[in-house]
Amino acid sequence: MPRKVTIQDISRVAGASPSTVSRVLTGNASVSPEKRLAIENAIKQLNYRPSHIARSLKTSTTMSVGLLLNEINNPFYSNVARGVEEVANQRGYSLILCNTNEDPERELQYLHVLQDKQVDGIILGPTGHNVEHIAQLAERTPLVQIDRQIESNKLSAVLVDNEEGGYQAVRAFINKGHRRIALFTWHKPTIPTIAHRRAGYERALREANLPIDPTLVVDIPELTPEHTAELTIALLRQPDPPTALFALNNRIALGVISAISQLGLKMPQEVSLIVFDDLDFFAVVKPAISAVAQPSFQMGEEAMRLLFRQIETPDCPAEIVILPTELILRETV
Amino acid sequence: MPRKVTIQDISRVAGASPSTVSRVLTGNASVSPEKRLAIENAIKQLNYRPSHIARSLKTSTTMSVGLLLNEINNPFYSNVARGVEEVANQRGYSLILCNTNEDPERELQYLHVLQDKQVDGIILGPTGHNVEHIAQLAERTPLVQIDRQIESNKLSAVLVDNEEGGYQAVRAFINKGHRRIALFTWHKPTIPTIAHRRAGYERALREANLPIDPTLVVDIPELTPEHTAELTIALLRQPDPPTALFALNNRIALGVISAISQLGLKMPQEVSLIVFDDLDFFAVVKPAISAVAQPSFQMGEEAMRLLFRQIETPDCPAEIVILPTELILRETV
DNA sequence: TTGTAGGCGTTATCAA
DNA sequence: TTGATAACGCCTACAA
Repeated sequence: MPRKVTIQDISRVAGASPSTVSRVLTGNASVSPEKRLAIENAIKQLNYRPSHIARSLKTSTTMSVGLLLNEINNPFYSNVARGVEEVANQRGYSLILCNTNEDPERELQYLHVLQDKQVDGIILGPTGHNVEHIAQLAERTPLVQIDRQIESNKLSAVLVDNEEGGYQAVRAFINKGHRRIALFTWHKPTIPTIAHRRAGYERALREANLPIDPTLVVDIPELTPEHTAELTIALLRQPDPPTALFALNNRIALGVISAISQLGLKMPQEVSLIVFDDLDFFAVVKPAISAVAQPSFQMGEEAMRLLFRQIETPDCPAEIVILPTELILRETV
Repeated sequence: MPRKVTIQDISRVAGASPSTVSRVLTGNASVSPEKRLAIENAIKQLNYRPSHIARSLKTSTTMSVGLLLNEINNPFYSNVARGVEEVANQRGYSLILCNTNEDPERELQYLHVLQDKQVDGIILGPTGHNVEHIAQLAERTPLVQIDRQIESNKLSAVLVDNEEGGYQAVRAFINKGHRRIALFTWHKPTIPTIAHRRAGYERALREANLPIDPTLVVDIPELTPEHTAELTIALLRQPDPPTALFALNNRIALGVISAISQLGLKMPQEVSLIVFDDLDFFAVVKPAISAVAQPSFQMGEEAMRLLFRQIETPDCPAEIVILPTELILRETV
């Protein structure tokens, strides 16, 4: 097994000092054409690649950023990840992927790892916990929140207008004449997105002078399709069932759709449905499912751009970007 | 901005030499209880965290592995990623996420980055190119292929029995009396999975003494839903259309399902459908879509376990793990 | 423009 | 059990 080739080897072969080799590597200082050529040849010849680690130790910059997400296997987040990756890659940065599963302890653990590995920045879809730790961390390393913003802090964030998205969806229902509109929400008080979507729901009802009926909001503790479907079926079998259903995220939608299928209900004739967060399949299935689309890919891109701004300019003020949602009315409403 | 606290600071505060501090950090050597206590206190007091970079430079091990995938935003790959992450995290490893978009150049570029960052191992969903480079790389760093195996090499891999999966699906069609079974495949000669699935299709037909009709195989150049739907519609409008459709991956399925919806065809009365690769939504939608399920999460777990074995034992022989698929017959066949 | 020397924060070797 | 000392591979004053 050949020993790793280092800058010393290049120096020897090219007949130049290590510093000169380093100079052509980094490219900031000036080097005579002959030396440069000799060095470049030696590099090619020995198939030399600079050690990123040694470089990092010296410069204390790693060209990598942490990407901390709740569930990478949720299409929403995996599209965010794609967006982040796209712009990170363009600038030669790499991503350290961390998945929390909504587990605060795991989030904290990963936050430590990222700190230990001295990432140049962090993109964080927060669980909603570890608030103080995150605030402190952000003082030392650039950090931008994505999807959810911890209420108490004023760190940079890329969000979506959840309240307005929720409002528009319910507004669409009301315009179609619906009066009993059910809300399927996730019982997680630490997650602001859900709360904002729900606030939009309530605003639309209030504006239309409709009562906010607590029996129409289903607060789901655990997001399995089975569990959600069960609760949905129970609601739909009540004496005066809702005519419109609003599922607050794509995981909830799974259960709600399952319930509708099981009951054999026709959409939109017997129930209407809008899902917060659009999925590819919603557009091709019959009937095509209406959704509040979030620009997930762009959120990722924007978050990474924001992070770069923070990395590049030391005391960059925090920025909060709020992207619009798009209500896509298809065949279920 | 406080300077980073190092092992020197701990050494000073605890009244021990840096080497002793290092000893309690790594935990292999023996240290007297008093010193250990003093050091541990100092560590807590100064909130010290060892520099992973410095450690890596010294030990030339980074506790991170590269995860090189074709499209992280495809549910199949994002579930693989979750599986990989799960077992990597258990052992304190972190993941460098690389997305190729099926682009060989990008794959090569990322391979270089991973090498430069001296990852301890690589999990690779290969594009099918860069064959020699990968073979060479694998001599120096542990590497396991996932989902697809480059034909010419004998490196470790975690795969699925694509041929058998394809066979079973078509077999199910035949058992239901179908005679004209269309295949929707992706025109990418470098991808073995697709080829094997197709081989399974052909085996089932041959076995049932059915002709392999080239007009029934649709070779899709570009996997947009629109394009695929167009080709599907064209096929279904022919004089003697197929009665069963087999989509060879979830992206193709999108277009095929779109076509069926557009044509208003009833499943399974008017056409049957099986998709290779199962998605959450297939189970809840009406009619529920039949699929050949791949154990994507487990593939990720297994790949990471395999990689660990390679990392730990120097001359570990290559292992090839082939996981079974599961044919899930729902309502579309 | 070039080279020498020192250090980034650890760990490992060697004596004591 | 402990402490000097020397790397790991690179970058960067500083001096020439």
